[in-house]
Amino acid sequence: MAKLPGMPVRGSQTGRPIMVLLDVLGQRWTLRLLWELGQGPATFRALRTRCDDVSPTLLNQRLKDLRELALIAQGEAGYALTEHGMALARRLATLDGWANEWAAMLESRGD
Amino acid sequence: MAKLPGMPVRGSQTGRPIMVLLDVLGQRWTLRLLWELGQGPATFRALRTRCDDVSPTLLNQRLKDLRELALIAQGEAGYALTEHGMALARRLATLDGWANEWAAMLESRGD
DNA sequence: GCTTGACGCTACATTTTTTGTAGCATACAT
DNA sequence: ATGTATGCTACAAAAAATGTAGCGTCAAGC
Repeated sequence: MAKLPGMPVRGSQTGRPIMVLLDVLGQRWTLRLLWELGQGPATFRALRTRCDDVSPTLLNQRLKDLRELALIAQGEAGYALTEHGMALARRLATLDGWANEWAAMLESRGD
Repeated sequence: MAKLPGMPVRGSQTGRPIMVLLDVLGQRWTLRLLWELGQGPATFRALRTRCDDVSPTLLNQRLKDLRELALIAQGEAGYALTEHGMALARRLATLDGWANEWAAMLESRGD
C-alpha cells in the first residue's frame, strides 16, 4: 500500500506532504508514468508500450499506488489522470523546457 | 557514471533531455537532495543529517552523478546548486503548494 | 607532538526493489 | 471453437539501496 501524506516516509518522519510526494516520485517509473498519462489516457498495455515495455509487475504496482493517492483513475479509456493528477502533470510539463536548456548547456560545455 | 542527455536511458532510447531528466530524478533520494540543496549549501555530513541519515554510500553516488550533470558543485560551503541546479530547484519548489492542496484533498476525502 | 574532534568518504554484507519472461483468465470477433 | 486482445499475476534473477564500521586528513587544544 502507498504511503499517504501524514504518514512518515523514507527520510522524513513528519509526513509533510512535499516529503511524501518526493518519496513517491522518487520511485522508479513514477515520474515517467505521470508524464505519459499527461499526454492522454492509456490502457495497461498501451502504457507498457509507451514506457519501453516496463515490466507488468512494476507497472501494476505503480498504478495501484497512484490510484490510492488519487492521482489516476480507471475509466473508459483505460487509465487517466484525475484532476489533481493533471495539475501535477502540468507542473511536470514545465520541466521539459528546462531540460532542453540544460542539455544544450551540457553539450556546449562538453566540447 | 551518470547518464547524460543524448544517451539512451531506462525506458527511452532517444536520449531526449526530458527522458534523461525523468530517469535521473526517479532515482531514490535525488529529488530530496535537490530539494535540500535548494534550501542552501551543505557539507556532506550536514546533508546526511538533513536527509535522515541516508547512507553515505548512496549519498556519495548521487552527489557524484549530480556533479557530472552539472546540477551541483563543491565549493567553500560544501555542496551547492549550480545556476542550472537552482533553476531546477525553483521549479521543484512549486510542487510544495500543489502537495499541500493534494494532502488536504486526500484528507477530506478519507473521512 | 599527541590526543580529540569533525570532515569527506570507502568497504562490504544484507535487504529491498526492479527486471524479464511466461502465462492465466476474461471478453469479444470470426 | 479458434484467434486475438485485454488486464494482470507468478516467480526467479539481477540491480539498487541500506546500515554499519571505519579509514585518512586536517585543524584546534593541550
